[in-house]
Amino acid sequence: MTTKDVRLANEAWEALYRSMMTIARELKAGDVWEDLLESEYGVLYAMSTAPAGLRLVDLAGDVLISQPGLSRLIGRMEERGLVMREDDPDDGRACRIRLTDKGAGLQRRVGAAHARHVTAEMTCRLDSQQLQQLRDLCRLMLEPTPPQTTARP
Amino acid sequence: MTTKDVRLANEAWEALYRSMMTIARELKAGDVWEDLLESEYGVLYAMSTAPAGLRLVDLAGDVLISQPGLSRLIGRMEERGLVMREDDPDDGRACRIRLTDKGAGLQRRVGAAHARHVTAEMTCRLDSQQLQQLRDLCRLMLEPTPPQTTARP
DNA sequence: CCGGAATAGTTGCGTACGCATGTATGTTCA
DNA sequence: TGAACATACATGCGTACGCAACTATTCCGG
Repeated sequence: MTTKDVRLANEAWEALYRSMMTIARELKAGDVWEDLLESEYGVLYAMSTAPAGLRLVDLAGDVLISQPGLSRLIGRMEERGLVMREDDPDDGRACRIRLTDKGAGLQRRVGAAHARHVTAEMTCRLDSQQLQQLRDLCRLMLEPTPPQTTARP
Repeated sequence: MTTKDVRLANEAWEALYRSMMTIARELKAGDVWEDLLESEYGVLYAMSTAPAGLRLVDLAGDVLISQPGLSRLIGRMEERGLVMREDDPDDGRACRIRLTDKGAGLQRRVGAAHARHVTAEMTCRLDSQQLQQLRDLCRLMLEPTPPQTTARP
């Protein structure tokens, strides 16, 4: 591993970090969220793709907070009538989360506005070809990496 | 703006978001931080590049928390002996933040370990050419965009 | 100069979060 | 079968955060 490689890897990471944070900040500032936290929208979005309902553990993979945090998050969303908890018929420990009509409607509204906002922020910075390159590179990074972990005890 | 463009922009954003979050989570889990919060390391890093000291407002651009949050963050770091506040000689309202020796040492230690970790996480996912492409694309996104803001009141 | 607007930073208060732990259910294997 | 372990979720508690309001200094037009 040469010094140059280390430098490049760190430059790439810093650029990735800053660009993502910059866009995220812009998006967050947008007037689109209707009293929804970022993680709350994450839940709505994840569930809009899973009409059968999801368990907390399944959601925990998508939403970037801890499991206890997610539990409370769902609790708040339940109080607001956005989701429902129901006992999992197959597993007495689990509960399935499902969108209410209100939650689904909110997801569609916010999701549509958000998508427009994303489009504006991305296309004003990169053209189609660059967007495609960026998407492909980032997807490459998301592929499961072989367990090349650094020396576990 | 075609449907295809909207789709591409949103796919690129989601990939950018997820890849950055995935790496960030890995890095955070690394045993490198010596009781330092992410934002605290951000402060140390920003200040390591500014030996003359920085004002809170200057830091606020780099660190991704609110200005009041930053004020308290600096307070905690001051209590731990990592930074010092001193009155700005040129502006009675401002204070300059400076690294203590302890803070500078910590920054070097954590920074070096973090850089190794970053290198490992990035190079196991992308090769040199891809890293370079990613860096360049992300830097492009960080360039100041012409004030193509969406209808300010 | 002087008064009002702008800027730099601090503080009160409410909230969402993470960690550690608790409770209940499921799984495994002697 | 039943005891030990694993899994799914909830809760107690401490903490860092954002927003709004505050104080202190500087800037600026008359």
